[in-house]
Amino acid sequence: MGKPSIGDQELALLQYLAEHNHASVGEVAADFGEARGLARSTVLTMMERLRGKAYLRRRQVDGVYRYSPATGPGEVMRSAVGQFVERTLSGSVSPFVAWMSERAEVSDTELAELEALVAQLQSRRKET
Amino acid sequence: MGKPSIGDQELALLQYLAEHNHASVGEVAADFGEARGLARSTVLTMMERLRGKAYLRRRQVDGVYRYSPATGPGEVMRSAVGQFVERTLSGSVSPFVAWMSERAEVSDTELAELEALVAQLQSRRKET
DNA sequence: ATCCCGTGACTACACATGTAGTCAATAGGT
DNA sequence: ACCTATTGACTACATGTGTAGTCACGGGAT
Repeated sequence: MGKPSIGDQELALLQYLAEHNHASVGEVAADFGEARGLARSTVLTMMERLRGKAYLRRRQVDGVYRYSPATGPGEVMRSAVGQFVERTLSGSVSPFVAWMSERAEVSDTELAELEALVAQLQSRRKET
Repeated sequence: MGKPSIGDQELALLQYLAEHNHASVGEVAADFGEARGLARSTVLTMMERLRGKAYLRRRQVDGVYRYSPATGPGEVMRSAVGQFVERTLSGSVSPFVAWMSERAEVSDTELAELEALVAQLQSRRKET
């Protein structure tokens, strides 16, 4: 069962929902939607589409529906990145690396993450 | 001079063109198109759209048009990555790193690229 | 009892992209 | 000269995504 595709804005919304769990449409519209200049109905439509694709679930609390990611935290991002690399970069991470190396700002945290990643990959490779 | 958006298949085609420079529609259709089960007209349409977006250029040689990427190699991919990180990941590369660390297969080449990247970032940071 | 407001469901529409058919012109082969 | 394959341009259509309007409903406030 291949997972349905997802657009950029939808992905961003999903990300938002991952951070602000079980939020209502009204809340999302007022925060996420407002920040991006989206109408409430737009937010609602996106959330319902996402729900249709099984990326979101909702539960009625006090008469209002509250949405949460159907998948675990981080799962959304992982699948987002996975889809991007697979679909757009044809499975190669090289373009990402190339982009990183040209990027102006790389925080200490990011660099540390990359170092850890490389170390992890190296050790993993060794034991194989 | 905002760069027009580009689809996945278009990106793949652009990549192909970057590898097989100044190819004709017929050639691309026979190779790239054939491999993906695309009709010649489909390939032509895509190439012309790409040309319309200024991603490709063409020159008539011996009566047939031959196409080449208008931008440098990899340029498109890099901008695609940048757009993705900005728009979808809100500028953070962490999800990318997290995804890679979970990825099953990482080739030697990719690992080497990452090592080089880290080394480059480290030295760049030092001198600042 | 009314009126206003938030909520949800539906409908609508534009644009990008993927995909392909068709047609006219041209170049060869025989 | 005639038939055929190739090439280019144009048209067409489905689907996905981004975005929004509208309408009916239920609950409070007045």
